[in-house]
Amino acid sequence: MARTAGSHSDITGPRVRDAALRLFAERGYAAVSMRAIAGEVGVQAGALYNYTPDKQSLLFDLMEGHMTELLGASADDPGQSPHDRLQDFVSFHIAFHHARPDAVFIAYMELRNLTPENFARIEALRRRYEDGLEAILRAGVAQGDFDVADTKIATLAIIAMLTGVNTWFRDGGRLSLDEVIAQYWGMVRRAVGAA
Amino acid sequence: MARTAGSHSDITGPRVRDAALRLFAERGYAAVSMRAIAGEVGVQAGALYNYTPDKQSLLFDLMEGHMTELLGASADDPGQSPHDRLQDFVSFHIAFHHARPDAVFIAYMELRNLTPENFARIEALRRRYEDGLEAILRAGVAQGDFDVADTKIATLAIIAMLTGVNTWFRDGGRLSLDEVIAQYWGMVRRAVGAA
DNA sequence: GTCTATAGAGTGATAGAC
DNA sequence: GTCTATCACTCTATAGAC
Repeated sequence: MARTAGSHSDITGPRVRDAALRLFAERGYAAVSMRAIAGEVGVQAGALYNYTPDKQSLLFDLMEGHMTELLGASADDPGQSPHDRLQDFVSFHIAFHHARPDAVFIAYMELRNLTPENFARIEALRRRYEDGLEAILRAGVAQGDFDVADTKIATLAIIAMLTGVNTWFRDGGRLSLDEVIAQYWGMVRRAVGAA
Repeated sequence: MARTAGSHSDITGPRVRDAALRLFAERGYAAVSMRAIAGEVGVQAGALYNYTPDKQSLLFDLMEGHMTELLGASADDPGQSPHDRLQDFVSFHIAFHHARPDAVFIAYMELRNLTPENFARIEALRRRYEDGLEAILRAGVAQGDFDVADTKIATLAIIAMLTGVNTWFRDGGRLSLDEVIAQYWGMVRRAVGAA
């Protein structure tokens, strides 16, 4: 990783974000210094400020990027049956979160380190994602496919259950990710009273 | 809270723990200084070291106390039916966690700020709690009361789902805690295929 | 048991040379 | 665009007076 002084902005920028993502996930935002991020990238601390106005913006940009990607990748098709839409959601949620454990961890753990303004913006994105699942549950109840007493509670319960996979699942373990997805889908399907 | 110099050890000790619990939950371990804890208690920072050898021990003692209390309070009766034992577990878990949100939050969020030795001890306690639920599920499967493909996965899924209540439930909201417990029990009951 | 004072290290962010 | 140097604090933990 030897580097001479000079122009590297096009590669240094992403490397700063990657290093911050990894270190924030590993040690927590408050415990990571700008010097530590710089060391990971291979520059001095002062150089980071060419890529972010401050540490807070670095955190916010990572979280906003993750949430935007999450919303963009979740493709719900209201033309399908609620049953199929819910199955797709379960499969998507587990697979998407499994593919980016650091970003997921930060999005859940570092909310309190956002300024109030930044917190409100991330919360709004998270809420939009929840609303997507609740719409599926409501459609299923309306069509008589699901038996759910309170769609809001069921939404939160299902998301908490699915996100929990990230805390224990590791590739190469007893079960493949597809097997895990199948098992969670089985539990979700029955929890909502789907046929 | 006026106080003169002198002997207050019997009340200051618990106050240090209470202040640390509250502040760690609110801002995170790494973001809370010993001065902040001392300020909350009404003493100078140096005085805290009469009650804890260092900041790390303060965190560990809070987490170990919480986990020990959790294990002591969960009273499973293997003489009951698996159905009743599971219902009791759901009810107990939600109510116990609701009663001490700060300790629960710390127990989940600050694991990475423990030294490796302390982490291993807390993990062992958490594992014992999980094993309690898994024993119930296995008994239910053995007796033909439950239909669960993998009791370990179901254990983790149920605990994640139930613990999630703490992230959104607030007293005085749309639903009472008893109503929430009833709804979660309905979802858990169906997820494990109980009659 | 609590105080003040301090050691020794680390913090985020900026200025100006190259 | 990156460097070095630095400002102005803050941090944990300890020593010794009272």
